[in-house]
Amino acid sequence: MSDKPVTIYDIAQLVNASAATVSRVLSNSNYPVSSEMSKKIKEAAKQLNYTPNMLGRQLKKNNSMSIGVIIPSISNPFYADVVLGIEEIARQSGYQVLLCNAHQNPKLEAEYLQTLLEKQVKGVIISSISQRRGWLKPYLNRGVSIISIDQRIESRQVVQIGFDYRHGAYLACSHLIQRGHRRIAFISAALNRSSRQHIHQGYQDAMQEAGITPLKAWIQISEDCEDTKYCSTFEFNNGKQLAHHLIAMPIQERPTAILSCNDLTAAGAIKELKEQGIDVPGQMSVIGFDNIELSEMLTPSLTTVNLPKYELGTLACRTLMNLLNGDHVGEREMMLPPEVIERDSVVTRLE
Amino acid sequence: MSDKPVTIYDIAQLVNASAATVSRVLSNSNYPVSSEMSKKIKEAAKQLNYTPNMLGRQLKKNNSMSIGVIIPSISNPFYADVVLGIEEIARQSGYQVLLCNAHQNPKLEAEYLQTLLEKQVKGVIISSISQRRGWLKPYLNRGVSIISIDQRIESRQVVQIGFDYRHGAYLACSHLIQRGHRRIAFISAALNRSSRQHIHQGYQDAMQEAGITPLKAWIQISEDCEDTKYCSTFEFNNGKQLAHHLIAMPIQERPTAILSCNDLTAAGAIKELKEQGIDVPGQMSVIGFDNIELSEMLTPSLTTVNLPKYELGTLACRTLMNLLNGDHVGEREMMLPPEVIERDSVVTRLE
DNA sequence: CTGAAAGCGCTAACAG
DNA sequence: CTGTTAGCGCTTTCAG
Repeated sequence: MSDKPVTIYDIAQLVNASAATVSRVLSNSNYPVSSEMSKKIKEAAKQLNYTPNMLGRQLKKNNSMSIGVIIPSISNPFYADVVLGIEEIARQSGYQVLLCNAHQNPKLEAEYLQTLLEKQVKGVIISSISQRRGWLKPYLNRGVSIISIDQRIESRQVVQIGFDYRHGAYLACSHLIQRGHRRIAFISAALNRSSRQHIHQGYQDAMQEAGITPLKAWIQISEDCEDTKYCSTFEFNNGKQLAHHLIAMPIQERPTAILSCNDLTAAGAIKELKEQGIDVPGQMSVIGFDNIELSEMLTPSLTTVNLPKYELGTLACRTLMNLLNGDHVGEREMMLPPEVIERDSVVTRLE
Repeated sequence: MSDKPVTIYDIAQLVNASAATVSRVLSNSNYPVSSEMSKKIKEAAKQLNYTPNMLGRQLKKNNSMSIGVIIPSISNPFYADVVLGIEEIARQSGYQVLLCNAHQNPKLEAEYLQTLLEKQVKGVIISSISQRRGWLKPYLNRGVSIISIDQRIESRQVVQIGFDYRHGAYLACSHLIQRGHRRIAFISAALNRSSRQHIHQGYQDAMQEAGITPLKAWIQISEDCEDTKYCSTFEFNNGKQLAHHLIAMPIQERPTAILSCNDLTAAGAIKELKEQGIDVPGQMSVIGFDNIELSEMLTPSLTTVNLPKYELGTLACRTLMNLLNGDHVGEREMMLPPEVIERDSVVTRLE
């Protein structure tokens, strides 16, 4: 059934030309070939059902036309959007994306990076969770272009593209303050990622600016548990638990609003509050972070901070393409602006 | 900085051996090489920071060690889970996954398939939306192994792995009937996919078995609109709209329960019902389909039909690996069993 | 046990 | 405009 795959030599033979000429025609080289010959070759290719073997071309040209993407997990809707953006640009530029889910595991990250290099990718977009300084050094020295997205990496050599988490949290918290809230809680998973640290900072900044000193108990940050794999459910349950702590507080000290480090955690908090008979937003306002699609499906729909995730993907990929083309890349650090999206989970407090 | 990449020849030179010997050592061939030589070579490789060029190996061995995956969109959480399963098995088997988002576009599907073949994948896992019979024929004839997941394809030559949607819907509908519901609505996007057709069938079967003839108005199926790209929001809004039609019915005819073709649509329906002051599940029970993570985050949390998505991914990939190894693959059609997950959106009707 | 040589499919000088 | 030739990095006969 399936004979030997047809190569340019088969075509060359059929039309009495050399492989070189066939190659010139079929690889859209701008080398001059008579239009007559060209036509014959194209027809023969079609007739033989020729499919070029890119491995051959790529080996010769030393250019794999693929880029690598390493993210914590594609089942995180946040990254799904980013990847969509990356893939769109990559496809337009003729590149293939090699996607790797590193499951928050630094070892897997390194392993994947190695594999990608062996596959001859010239560029990698990575959202690394690894805190180990300089672990990318040896790879950079081999001439790979690396773009770090979302999570900041300690390195001056890689282009960094992310969101201004601090400012986003600042906006969110200010949003609450403007609406009359003063007892504002902050809930988050462990601050073991730069994004969460910055969100925390933005919260502190906004509070300080308003002259509010948050009570210790308003700041609920859960324990670091390295071993758990990421999943939405984890974040959600985390939110439930942290909200539970909050409502255990005496009513005079209890916050009237919650700023959450992400929408999933906010969703958990809302669920817990409702289960405990606390009206959202009537008795407690909640603001999220990320603006994943879930947020408008909740009841009440979630006021949150939008991060342009798809745009992060396109920008990262476009920047990488520029790097690969040797074009000059302007900034080594780019920040995409967050923005508060008003929905129904925040209410103005009259007092 | 980045000199010419180091090859086996560089290593051979360094240790006074031939490239052949180096290759035998570094590619873990079981060809006999003196342990002394072997050690020297390994050390030299490490010292030179050697990274094998897989393009060379793969061209020679005619084996790209990668598989293709074509899905509608990674931003559909359903597929995110499936892909996670595929990738896990692929990685374990040393394969790389080339992921392609076809955006419900048959043209893109074909284009991607072509690209994958050029990249020399020997196998493809595809969830094709294309209704065109036999479009895969020409590819199959070239000896590619194709596994169709989730959506059925009209072809006897491809292995099909999916869910028993009909049975799932039958279970869901029966679940409602057992709880005293008789006026049961079915809401769905256009039945332009085999999955939705089967769900519809399962609904009909369960109703018939219970001796209930559904009113026309209970069956709300939205218009086909080919051009809209898939996104969660679309399904959600669809649910809102269809639920809206339902509550416009005179109260005596109005259903007491809704079976939705997926969780997203169910979420939209619930939202609309609540906005219209109809209590869920008090006045209207809702059952979903898919069991995406969203379903337990809603209020009330959604009773739904679980589909083992991750397992679909692992099974599909394992089966593909077997095909590629030439091992015998048992069934040409496999169905994974759905199962009702009871949560809080369905209530027993006393009457 | 080791090496020389051929060649996977394709492209790019170079020569005609 | 076309063909010849060499070679990308690697594996694999086939001889030693």
